[in-house]
Amino acid sequence: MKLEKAADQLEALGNPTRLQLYRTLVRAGDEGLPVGRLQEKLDIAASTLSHHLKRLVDTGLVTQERQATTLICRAHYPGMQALIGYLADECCADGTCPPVAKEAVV
Amino acid sequence: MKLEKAADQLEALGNPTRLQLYRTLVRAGDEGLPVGRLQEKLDIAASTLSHHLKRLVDTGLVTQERQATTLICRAHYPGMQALIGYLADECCADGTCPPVAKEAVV
DNA sequence: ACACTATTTCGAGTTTCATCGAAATTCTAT
DNA sequence: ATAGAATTTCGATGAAACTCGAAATAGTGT
Repeated sequence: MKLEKAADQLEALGNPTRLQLYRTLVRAGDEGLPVGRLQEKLDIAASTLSHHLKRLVDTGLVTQERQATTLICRAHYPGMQALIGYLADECCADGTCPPVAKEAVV
Repeated sequence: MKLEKAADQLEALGNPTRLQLYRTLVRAGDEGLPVGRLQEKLDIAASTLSHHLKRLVDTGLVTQERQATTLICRAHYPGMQALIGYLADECCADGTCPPVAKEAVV
C-alpha cells in the first residue's frame, strides 16, 4: 500500500461522523444497510450522508449494491485489513516494536 | 477507546506529511530523532513541522524528551496499538469478520 | 409513460487546515 | 549575564472540509 492511499483512508475514517458511519456498517454485518436506514440511525441530512458515503466508497472502505430502489451499503473488510496491515508494517518494519504489536502483524 | 479519540488519531495520521513524519519516527526506533533532523529529512519549514508534531503529540502518537538544546521525538507505540485495537474491535465486534482480521485482534 | 421513492448533485455559508516567514522563546555553555 | 543554537508562537493567506436545503436525477412497478 502506498503512503498516499493509506493517508486517504485514515483521513476518511478520521472524521467522527464517518467513523460512526463505518462503525454502524460494520455492526450491520454482511447484510449491510440501505442509505435511508443509515440516515435514520445517524440523524444527519441526506446530502451530508451521501457526501460522506462517497468518500468511504472512493477510498475502498465501503461498497454499495443496488437492490430495487434502495442502495445497500456494506463495510469492505479487505480495505480495512489492508490499512491495518500498513499501519502494523510501518510500526514493526525494523523489529523495534513491542511484542503486542508484533503479534498483531501476523 | 472512545470514538472521538480514535477519530482524532486517525485524522492526525490522515495527513500525508504527518503520516510520513510518523513513519520516519517509527523507522528511527527507540533512539528517536531530534526535531532538526526531522526537518532535514522531510524538507519542510520548521514552523510547519512543529505544528504537525504538536498534533501527533497531542493525540498520543508521539512523545518528546529534551536532551540539552535538542528535542528528541519518538513514536509512541502504545498509542498506535490502542488505535489498531479499536479498529480491529470495531471490525470484528459481531464475529462476521474474515479470518485474517480475526487473528489481528488477538 | 407516470407516479413514487430513494439518492445524488448543486450552491452557499461557515469553519477548519496547511503552509510559510519573521519574531519570540527556551535552553545551554561560557 | 551573554551569545548562540534549537524550537515554538504569531499572523496571514489560500485551499479544502462539513453542513444544510432545494432541486435534479435515477430506478421501479403499474
